[in-house]
Amino acid sequence: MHWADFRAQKLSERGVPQVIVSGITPSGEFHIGHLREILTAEMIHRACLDAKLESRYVFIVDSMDPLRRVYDFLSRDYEQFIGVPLAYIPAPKPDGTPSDGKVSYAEHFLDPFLKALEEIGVYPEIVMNHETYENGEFAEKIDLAINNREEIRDIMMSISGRDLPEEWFPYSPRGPEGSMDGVTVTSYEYPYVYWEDENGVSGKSDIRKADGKLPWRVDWAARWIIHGVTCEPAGKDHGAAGGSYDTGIPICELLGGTPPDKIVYEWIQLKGMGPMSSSSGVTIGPMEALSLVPPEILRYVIARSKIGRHIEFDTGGALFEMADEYERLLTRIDTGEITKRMETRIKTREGALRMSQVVRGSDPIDSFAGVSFRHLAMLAQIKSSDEEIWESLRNSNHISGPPSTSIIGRLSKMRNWVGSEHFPENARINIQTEIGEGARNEITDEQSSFLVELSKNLRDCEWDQDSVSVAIRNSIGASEVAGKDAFSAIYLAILGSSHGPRASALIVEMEREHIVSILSSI
RNA sequence: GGGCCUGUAGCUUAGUCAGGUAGAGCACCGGGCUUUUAACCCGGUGGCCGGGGGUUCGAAUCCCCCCGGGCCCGCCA
Repeated sequence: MHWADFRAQKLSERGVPQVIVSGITPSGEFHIGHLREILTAEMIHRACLDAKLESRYVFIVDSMDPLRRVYDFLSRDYEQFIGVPLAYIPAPKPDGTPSDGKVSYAEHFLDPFLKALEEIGVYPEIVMNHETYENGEFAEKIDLAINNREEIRDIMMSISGRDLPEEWFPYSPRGPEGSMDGVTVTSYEYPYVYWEDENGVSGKSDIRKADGKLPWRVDWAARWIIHGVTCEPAGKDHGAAGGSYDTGIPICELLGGTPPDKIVYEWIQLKGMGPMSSSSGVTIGPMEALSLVPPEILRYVIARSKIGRHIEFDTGGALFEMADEYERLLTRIDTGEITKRMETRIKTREGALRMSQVVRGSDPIDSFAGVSFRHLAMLAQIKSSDEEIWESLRNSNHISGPPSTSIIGRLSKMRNWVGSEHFPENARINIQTEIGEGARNEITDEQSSFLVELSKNLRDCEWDQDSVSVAIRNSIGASEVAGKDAFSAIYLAILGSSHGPRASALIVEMEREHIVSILSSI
C-alpha cells in the first residue's frame, strides 16, 4: 500500500471530515523542500478522496509570523520591520529595499509559489493566518490560553526542556510600531491585553484583531482546533523530541481539541550539498525545478519516496534514471504467480503513479511519453526544430502520428534542461571546432581517406538527411574502410568520441562549411 | 545530553505498518540488430537483508541489545 493510502486508511478511523493541512512561513524564496511539505499533505488528501472520504486540503500561510532578522537579500531598511508580521511589511524590491507596500512581504514570496503549485496540479484552499487573527477566530483560544497560562507554561517547560520566565505570557502583543519585539504584557482583561514597550510607551491589544499573536507552539495547537485539522505532516525539525509537535499535542488537548496524528517527513537535500536553506544559498526554487522537470516526474520524486526517507534531489544525470523509471512503471506488467509480497509492491507502485498525476483521477498511462529522456536529450541537442524531432521519433517507431501532449511537454522541459547548468556534461553533445589531438591519433589511414572523400561529397550534395546519408554511403563505397569504422571516424572527428547519434541527422544540423572544414582538416 | 530516520546485490532501492521460499533499475558481462538514433530487444553474473540474541512451525519483517550513517532539538519544511 502506498504511504498516502495508508495514512488515509488511518484517518478514516477518526470518522470526521478530513482537513489536511500544510503550513509554511513565507519569509523568503520558496524552494523545492517546501514542495515536500505541500505534496506530502496533498497526496494524503488525494488518497482520502480516492478512499471516498470527505476531505479538504488547506494551505495555511504563516503570514502572521514576524520578520526574525534582516536576511541577506534584504537591505538594512528592513531593520525597522523586525518583529512585525510578514503580512504587514512591504515586499522587497529586486535590490532588497522596501517597495511601496501595495504587495505585502508575505504575498510577494507566496504568489510565485502558488503559480508553481498550479503547474503540478495542487489547488489548496489558502488561509492567510493573519486574517484568522483579524477576523477574531483566534479570540476564544487566546482567551483560553491566557486563562491557562500556568498549565501551558508547565507543558512547554517540561516537554521542551526550555526555561520560561515566571512572567511568560502566551500572547505577544504588537507595540506602537507594529512589532512584537520588546513589548511586555502588563495585564489582561478580555478582550484587551495591556502592554508597555521598551520606551515606556503603553497600550492595549484587542485579541479579536491582529493586534498580536500566540507564540508559535500555542498558535499551532490553536489552529488545529479552529480549522478542525485532522492531519498536518511536519518537517523533522518539528518532530524532534520536545519539538513543537510534542508540545502542540497536549496544548491542543488543554484547549479542548483533538490533535492530529504526529506525521514527520524527512527533508530534501540537493545532491551533495546537504539540507537546503535559503540563507546559505543552497536552494533550487520550485519554478526552476519545474522548468527542468516535467510536473508528473517532480510529483513522482516525492510520491516514490517513503515519508521518512530523505530525498536526494538531483537535476543532473539522476534525472534520466528517474524519468526512465517512471516510464517503465507505466507499462510494467507482472506475469507469473502473484505472491502477497509482489502484490504489496504492485499496489505501492500503482499508488505512487496515481499520486504523480497532475490531474487527479487521470489515467497514469496518459502521461506516457514513450521515449527515454536520454534519447530525447540527444534529439533536443541535434535538432533545433520540434517538427523534425517528431519526424525522427516516427521514423524510429517511438511514436506514431502527431506527438502527444505528454511528449510535447517533455521536450519543452528537455530543451530548458539542456540549456541549463544542471544538464550533465557527459550527456552533452559537443561539436568540435577542430579535430582533437586524441581523436587524430585514433583515426587510421583508411578512416582518414574516407573522411577526405566524405568532405568532398558533402561539399555539393543537397542538405537534407537523406542526401547526406547517401553521401556517407557513397564515400564508404569509394574508400577502403569498413562501414562500422567509417561511422566511428565521423564521430571521432565531429564529437571526439567513437559513438554518437545517427550521423546524417547530426551532420544536417551543422553548417555545411563547418563540417566540411573539420573533415578536410584531417 | 534528548530524540527521529536509516543500514537489503558495486550503486540507487522495493518489500518492514497486516511474519510465509529476497524483487527491481543502473552498472557490468553475453547475445540479437549491424552501411550505427548514446536507440531498441533478449539473457546472465551478483544478496548469510549491518551484527548478536529472543519470540515463532517459519523473521529482512515482531521484541531486546550493540555497531555504522544521516539529521533535528531559538526560527527554518
